[in-house]
Parts: sequence; structure tokens; C-alpha cells
Amino acid sequence: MENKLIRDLFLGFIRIHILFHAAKEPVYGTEFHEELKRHGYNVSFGTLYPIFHRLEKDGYIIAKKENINGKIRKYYSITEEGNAILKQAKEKANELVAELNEED
Amino acid sequence: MENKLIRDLFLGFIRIHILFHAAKEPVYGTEFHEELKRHGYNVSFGTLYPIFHRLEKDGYIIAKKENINGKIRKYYSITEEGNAILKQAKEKANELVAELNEED
DNA sequence: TTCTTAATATTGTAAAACGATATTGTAAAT
DNA sequence: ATTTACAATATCGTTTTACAATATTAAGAA
Repeated sequence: MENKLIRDLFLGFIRIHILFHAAKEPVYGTEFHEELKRHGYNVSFGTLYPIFHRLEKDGYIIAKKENINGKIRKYYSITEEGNAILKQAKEKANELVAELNEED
Repeated sequence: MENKLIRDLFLGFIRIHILFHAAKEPVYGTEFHEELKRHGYNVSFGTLYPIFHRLEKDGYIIAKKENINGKIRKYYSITEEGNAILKQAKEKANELVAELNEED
């Protein structure tokens, strides 16, 4: 990625974006990976999957295995707890950004 | 801190906030630490100082030692390169947050 | 000279990010 | 029926980062 500072910024957001998308519709790893790529964010599976696992372990998302064309996919959906934390995180994100946008 | 997800979000912003403040006036470690604390962000010196050092090494901020009441302080100011990256980072931050604020 | 204090610096450990590699499950090909 | 191909998830080993705790620095005060 372009720059470490911006990379860190993105990584701070990645969990929240997973929750955000999982709140709209079930998501799975490879699809999310592709979408990030489309938006210019390259994150490896070695980074991405452990994040999904951690979010699941923490109870923010829940997986449902599905057999799609003979391939197993794990579709993750947000939980109630995940929704609550997403709401908080959104507020915090807005707060942090608002500060940056104050008069220069 | 409250929650890892929100903690990560904050940590993604911390470098940018350092640059932001260093762009307005010279800042030093302990003062910045205190200000974060006042805003509810607890980050240890073992985290904070290496971040300052890294930003300096990367050429985004530059230190000027001053003797204040017999104590040495390192006042950091933003560099041109730092200003350029700060601008980029702000844009990226706004972009990332904007996406979260899209209709639910 | 020794004590105190504000500040910066470093150390050792635990956790995270990463690219690379391995594994899984099944449908299609042989 | 066995092998191959493929999409997808999972893990491994290394490097980097976060962290709390501890050490160091410098000089004015006692």
C-alpha cells in the first residue's frame, strides 16, 4: 500500500467495514477480499481470515456454512452485539475525523 | 480501552493526530500523552515514543531540543513531507468514514 | 553532594500483520 | 472410481507493533 500511515488508518477501519457489510448482507472472506482490492486496499488472507475469526470469537459476527457449487463458503452475518459495537465505532470514527476537519 | 475494535480505530488515527497537532504548533511527548488522556485515550509511553521516533525517522516531523526549567524537551514540528502526507491521510480518513455513514 | 522531578528512552513479552503454503470439499474430467 | 482442478478457508514462520514496566537523563533544590 501507498504509505504506512495510511495503511494503519485503513487497518483500523477494516474490522468496522466488515461489520458494516455484514450488517447489510452476509459476507464471506474471498468476496470481501475482492471488494477491498477493487477499492485499492490490498490485504492478504493471512491478515483477513484471522480478523474474521477474531470477530466471530468475540461474538460480533456469526458464520453459516453453505455449499455453493460444491465449494464450502462461510457466510458471516452481524450479531446484535456486533450491531451495538458498530454503532459505537461509527460514532467514534466520526468524532476522530471531525477533529481532523477542524479549521486548519 | 473500552474495546479492541475501537482501540484499533484510535491507533490508526494516532499518527495522523500527531501530525495534525504538530502542524499547528510544536508538540512534545508528555504533553501529547496528557492531552490524549484528557480525551479518554490511554496510550502508554512505550507505544507513544516509538511512534514519534518513527514519524521522525520517516521525515514527517522534526525535533528541536529545548531546555525547559532544566528539563530537556523535544518539540516536534511537522515537515513539508509531513504536511503532504497529512493532507492525503485526511482525505483517506474522510473517505473511509463517509462510506460508513452511507444509508443503512 | 544527594534527592527529586519532568521528561525521554529502552527492554522483554505478547499480539498482530503478512506472504506463502497447506488443506478442504466436491464437481468435472479421465 | 480415481484423479485433477478449483474456490475457498486455514495455518505456519517471520517480522513488526503495542504495551507496561523499568531505566536513563539533566539540572535545580535541599
